[in-house]
Amino acid sequence: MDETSDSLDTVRQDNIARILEAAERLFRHYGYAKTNVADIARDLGMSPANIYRFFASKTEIHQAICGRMLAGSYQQAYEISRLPVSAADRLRRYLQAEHQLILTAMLDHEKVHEMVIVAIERDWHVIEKHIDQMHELLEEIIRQGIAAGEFAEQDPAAAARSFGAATVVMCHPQLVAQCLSKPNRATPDEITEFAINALR
Amino acid sequence: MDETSDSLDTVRQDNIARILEAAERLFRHYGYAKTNVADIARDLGMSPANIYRFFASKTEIHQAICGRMLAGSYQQAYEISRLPVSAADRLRRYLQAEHQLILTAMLDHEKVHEMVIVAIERDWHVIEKHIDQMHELLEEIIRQGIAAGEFAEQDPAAAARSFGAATVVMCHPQLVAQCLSKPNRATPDEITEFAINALR
DNA sequence: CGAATGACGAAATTCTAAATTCGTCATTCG
DNA sequence: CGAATGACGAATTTAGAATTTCGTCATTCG
Repeated sequence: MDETSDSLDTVRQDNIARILEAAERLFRHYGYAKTNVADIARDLGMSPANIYRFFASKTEIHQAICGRMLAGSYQQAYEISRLPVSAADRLRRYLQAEHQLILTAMLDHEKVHEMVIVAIERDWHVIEKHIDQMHELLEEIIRQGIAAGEFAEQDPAAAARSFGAATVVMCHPQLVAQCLSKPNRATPDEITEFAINALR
Repeated sequence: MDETSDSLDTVRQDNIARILEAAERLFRHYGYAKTNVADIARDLGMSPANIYRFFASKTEIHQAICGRMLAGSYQQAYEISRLPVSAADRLRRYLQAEHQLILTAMLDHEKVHEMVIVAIERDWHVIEKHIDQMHELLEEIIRQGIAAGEFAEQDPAAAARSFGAATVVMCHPQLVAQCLSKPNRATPDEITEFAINALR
């Protein structure tokens, strides 16, 4: 019985993964709005109705894909946060990586950008959860930086929130898009050093 | 002849002012999109065609009104920048006033918010010019702060740009709207102190 | 008996024709 | 002669019909 319910779960997870894979590929190619569940089902050789055994709505698929993307971003950030370098350097790399991720996602595949924008406007929960996770990561780096004497004594949680707010121009897709070709703005490097300086 | 051309200019300026006054009142009441130039003309007892002797397009009226609003914001900021208090205090008041302005504009008259959002998406030039002016103001305050020994030795222009970028969450209408009811974000006060700290 | 489906109503989207609105220009008015 | 206007074409917006898409459910299939 254990084996049975396990394999059922496995099969279920597998179907979910296959659906997400196909959906993400189609969304990337045709855009979110122009891909319908019939397209996804056809791509997988199943009926549209069957999709709804695994996802309650098309929006839920969208949210799941956004969740995966954000998880990738978090994964990257997590690894950087564990690097054996100074706290300041980890913050530098964190911002650089995050910013780079957004830039390539926007320039390489324009459709992805569209998905994230929609997500920010609609799927608040996934985004909020991601921001919370990122704050946790920042908090830990800052705490270690304080312990190492790199940063001034301060509340790490509040500092992490402020650091996130101060660098939002580098991490918020809409803002990054708006500021891309503006000459009179601070460069990513300037902002990075400015925010790190605020912690000292 | 001087008198003639002067009075012509005066009359012209007067007409422009009257048009802007009427347009702003109607935009505030009915919203930008739902107000047409015929409405503005009727409100002033003139023909729609006459409006076009003073403005090349409806968009130009919109831009002019935005320009006036931003000029008001600049005026306020300019006065704060001249206050006989420490540079840090002037920056605090500057941010507080700017943020408050956006909050009241958004909550009191929702239509104004709509206009600014449209302006940010379309009328890039007015907005860019305003940002440049604000940067100049910040630069001067920071320069004085450096001279007074309040802030560390640094390039005031770069510092002003960074300060602006770091506090964008408090000054950018779209962001302010998005972050309004989010509990897990840095408070205006936290962000303010964080940004000022970065200058020391 | 559970996995899968075709058929179907509700909701959203697209399309198109009618109606506004923008902006121009020849003409009138003072 | 310049200020102002009514009339008009081009461009945009709106309303509502037609179509597509979403999501459900009774039924079939293995």
